[in-house]
Amino acid sequence: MTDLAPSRKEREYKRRREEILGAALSVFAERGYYGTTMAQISQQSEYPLGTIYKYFTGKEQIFHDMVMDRGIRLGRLIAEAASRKELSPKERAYACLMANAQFLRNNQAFVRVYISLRSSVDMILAPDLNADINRMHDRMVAVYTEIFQEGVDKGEFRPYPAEDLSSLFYGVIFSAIWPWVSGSRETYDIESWLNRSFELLTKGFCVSE
Amino acid sequence: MTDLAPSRKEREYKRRREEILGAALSVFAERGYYGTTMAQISQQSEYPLGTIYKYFTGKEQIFHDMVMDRGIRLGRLIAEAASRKELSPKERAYACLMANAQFLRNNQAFVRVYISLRSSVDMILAPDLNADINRMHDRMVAVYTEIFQEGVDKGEFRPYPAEDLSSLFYGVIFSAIWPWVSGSRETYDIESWLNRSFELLTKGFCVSE
Amino acid sequence: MTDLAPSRKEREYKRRREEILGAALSVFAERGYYGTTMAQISQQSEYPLGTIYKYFTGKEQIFHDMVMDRGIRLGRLIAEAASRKELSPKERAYACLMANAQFLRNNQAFVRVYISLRSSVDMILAPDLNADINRMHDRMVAVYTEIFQEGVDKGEFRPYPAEDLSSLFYGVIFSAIWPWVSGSRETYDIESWLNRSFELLTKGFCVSE
Amino acid sequence: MTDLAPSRKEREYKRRREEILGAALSVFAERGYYGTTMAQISQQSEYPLGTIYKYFTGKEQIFHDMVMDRGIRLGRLIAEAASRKELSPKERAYACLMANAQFLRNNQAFVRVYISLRSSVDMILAPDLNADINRMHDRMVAVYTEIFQEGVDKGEFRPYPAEDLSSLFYGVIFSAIWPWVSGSRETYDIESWLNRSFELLTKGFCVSE
DNA sequence: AATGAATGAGAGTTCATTCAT
DNA sequence: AATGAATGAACTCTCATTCAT
Repeated sequence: MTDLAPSRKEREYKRRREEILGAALSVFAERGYYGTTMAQISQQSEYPLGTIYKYFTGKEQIFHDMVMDRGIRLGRLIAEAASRKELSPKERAYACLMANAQFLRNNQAFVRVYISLRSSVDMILAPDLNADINRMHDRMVAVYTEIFQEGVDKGEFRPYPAEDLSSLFYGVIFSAIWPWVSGSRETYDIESWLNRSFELLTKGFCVSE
Repeated sequence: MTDLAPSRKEREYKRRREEILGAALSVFAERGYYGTTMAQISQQSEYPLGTIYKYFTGKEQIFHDMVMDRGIRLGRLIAEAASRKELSPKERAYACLMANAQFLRNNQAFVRVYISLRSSVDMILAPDLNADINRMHDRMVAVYTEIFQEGVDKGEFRPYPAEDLSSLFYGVIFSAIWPWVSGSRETYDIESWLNRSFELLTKGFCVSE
Repeated sequence: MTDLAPSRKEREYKRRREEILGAALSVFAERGYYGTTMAQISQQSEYPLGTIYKYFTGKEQIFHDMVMDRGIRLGRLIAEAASRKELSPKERAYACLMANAQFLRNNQAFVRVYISLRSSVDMILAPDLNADINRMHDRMVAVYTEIFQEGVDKGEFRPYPAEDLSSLFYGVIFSAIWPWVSGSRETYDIESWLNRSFELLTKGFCVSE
Repeated sequence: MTDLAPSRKEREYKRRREEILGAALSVFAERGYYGTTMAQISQQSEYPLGTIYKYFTGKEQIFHDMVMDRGIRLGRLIAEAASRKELSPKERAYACLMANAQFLRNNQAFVRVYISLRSSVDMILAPDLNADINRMHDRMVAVYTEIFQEGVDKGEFRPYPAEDLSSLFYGVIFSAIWPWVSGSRETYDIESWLNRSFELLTKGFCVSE
């Protein structure tokens, strides 16, 4: 019982931290990094400004932590799908795609912000924070590369460099996200879209071959 | 003689405008939209701050005009490639890709900025300026869609919605640009990358199928 | 027994109070008044923030009390030296100087802070707290004035206003402290310096006269 | 005539810069460095905040520049007095003291701020700015040291290290400034005070010796 | 007409003090 | 009684835009 006492506080701390991150995400998604002010995060989260600075060292940190938090969740989902050794490489690639789809559907706001960050030319974050996120990103891509490498080795995929295959694959996922990011189509069925894209990607555009 | 005088002035005006846009692009590409100050554009272009405001209503307008200017050039190249009616749909899609590749190689800075803008969640621009750019973008995608529609109709491409095919195609282009945007690989042969990607996309990833 | 209980508490209270003051001094000496935060004092003293506010009304009070505490100790040493009636005025002035030297050597940190305070133009403290410290300072100078007055009366010192003599004397002490305050010479033998200064001050710079 | 045109602008710039420095000095003298806000300097100088940042990079720079500006003037006065080679060392030391006195009387506010800075324990300024001021200070002390060295060499002063003599001398000047710094005596005749102090310092406190 | 110095609203961040636990 | 998380006013500094010259 007593050993749970510190845990209560800890849980409280974590809960508040996540509440702030959630509020921050919603503001970032709506206004972008530069369009978001600390005052807005404070207002959205209903935590006073000073309190927010108790949980994070600044705006950069909030952004970084929010991205890492969501990114790690996504990474877990993908890693999980990729580790189902009973499946063939192709099936695993598909499973990853579906894991992605599920996450994307449930974290639309985050995806918008993440893509915005990844493709931004602005040096939004301090180098070390940026490096953190890049590492996470690379780890995610590496999962795909591994799958494709195995597929190539087994003769299931065409003999291209695995990095190229995974890059292309990643591009497809990206193009699926695009409608959200650009705001052109607020709601559309990402799962069926990725489904079709996957089929196309495996069989190819052209009929004859 | 007299009727040429205004033309000279006009040309002079246009030249200066483009000089400013070129300077702005180089600063935007290096610093991002928010990292760029009007003073920097003034310095880079060697035009006084006040003068710049004679040519553009503000920072937003400069960004908008610069993007439109480059975008229209790219659109022309693609439209040109797409209009070579002597080629098959597949060949035309390939020609468009190569037109893209050429432009991308020669306008690396713009591409970085463009992608940054396109995928940015930030409300960088006023709605009407943004709509302008979106229209241009849609026109570009429409060219691809048209090609794919024809390919599907002719039975050359698999019977998927043409929009899906062009979206996917666009995703591939995107994945080719990525290394520049993310700064991971400063120099690499984009043409051969797109070449291989095209082959993959037409034949598909998988061997047997 | 019972009458000692409150005394124990009292002693405990005093001990803690002094522990906080000591910690505060070390932080003030390193960081200056404005550079010091209450959190740092809390950390250095290992007393919780809330507890510190039980002992002092605020940052100002801590500073004031710390200065007074050390100042009173110095005042006692000087008064003691000054009260050795068996000595001549000159010898007593010398004794005071040496008492000063000893204290200065053992309370370098305090001296830095004190000088900083005394010569600061900043309205660090509320008027009443400042007045307190000024009174203490004046009392210290008064001891010197008394000695010099007696020396003048006895014909041992030149017939100048005693206040002038003690001011000058004080200036010399100050110039001895300077190297510490300004940080130019971390370690040097203050006693021998004051020794020579005293000799110079009594005999004068010039040879012939 | 035309070559004076840029000079007009330059003079205007300089005039404004000095106006700001003057306003800053008066606020610093009253409130101290930390007690002074940029808004107050803006208000006192009647220049808008943004304008002040056109002339100075920040609060630190203003302080540094103001101190350097006044300090250099003082340095010039002292150097001038010290360079009167027709005078004996003692006479030159006296001349320096009087130069000091004159400056001090006319720049009471600066002196308060300067002493406050010199004896402050706070790291008010960035290291390089601080070093600048320290160098200036050292140059000033060096002038005295030179005089005393010559006096010792000529047998006019007692054979003590010249640095000690100038330190002591400096202490005397300090003790003269004290009443202003501590605010104890707003108005008093600093010249006659330094006069008497000088006499005392040359002859010594004691009668017989 | 051409300029660039002047402007000031608004940004991120700190920290002495309080008070619910 | 003892604590330290919570608070928000106040700070320094930036920069798109204007307008007197």
